[in-house]
Amino acid sequence: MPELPEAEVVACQLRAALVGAQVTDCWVGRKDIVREGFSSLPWYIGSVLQQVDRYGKSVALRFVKKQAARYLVAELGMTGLLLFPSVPIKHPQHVHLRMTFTGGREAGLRYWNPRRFGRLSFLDQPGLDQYRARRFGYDPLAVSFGDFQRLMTSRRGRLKPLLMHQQSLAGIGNIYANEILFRAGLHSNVMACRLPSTRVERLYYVTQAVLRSAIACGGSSVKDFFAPDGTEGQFKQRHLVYGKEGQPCPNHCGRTIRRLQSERSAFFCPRCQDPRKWR
DNA sequence: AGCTCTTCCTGAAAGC
DNA sequence: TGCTTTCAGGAAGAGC
Repeated sequence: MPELPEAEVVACQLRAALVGAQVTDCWVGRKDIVREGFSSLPWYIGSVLQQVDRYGKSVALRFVKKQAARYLVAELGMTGLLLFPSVPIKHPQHVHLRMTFTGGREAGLRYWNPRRFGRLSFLDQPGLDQYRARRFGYDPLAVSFGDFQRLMTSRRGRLKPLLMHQQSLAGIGNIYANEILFRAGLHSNVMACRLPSTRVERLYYVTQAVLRSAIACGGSSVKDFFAPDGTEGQFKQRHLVYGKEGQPCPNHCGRTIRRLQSERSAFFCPRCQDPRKWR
């Protein structure tokens, strides 16, 4: 499922293949996949893709036409993919957006999302600013240590929900939260504000290291993640705890990885992430 | 404020 | 084999 690293890989591929290309057609299959701006769809025809950004787990495409700019924001949700036309799609009835381009390396783009946890928004600049302000907190790869530390200490609450709280820190989902917490040696239920600063510091660097490493691997293809060109990410091979229930702890501490079903499938080592150490 | 529960949604996998 | 049930989970909203 797409989280920050997967969204980043998607954004990079779209940028490389389609920036500078002109939209020749834009089709949306069902109105309810659009969160905002459905009526502005015709505007996009004839516009040029100028820029591709990632906000949290979403991908934002900036189009320009004459002096005006508009955006298409695609929330990837659980199962959302942006795919180039050459990639075969197993369940084509779940393609909800088709854009065709001229003048790019690729001739088009499709938004495919079977479970439809995720929407499309067609926004002008103020609309995008509002959308961003409402939905996205700090980017984990751009946040300063000071801001990260303030985030941890100023909020009461448990660590894992905080890491996954998009309005605080945008882009981390269940898979990467589990991987980060294991590598930081922290249990999901510790109170974030009780962590000593040395632990916060370690968490900060581990978070960035895990996300950067995952981006370099092309993301994690756990269920059905494919990059726009159809390639799979390789970071799954470096997962240490996610999906490893019952397997020996990778730290060779002698315990096995456990899974808490009640907690959004928390995977952890009960010794290396002993919650009593930091409670 | 922050946690839990529910809803959305479909395909894959497990169960019978 | 083939049908039915369960599960997966990001985000929003309700209720506590």
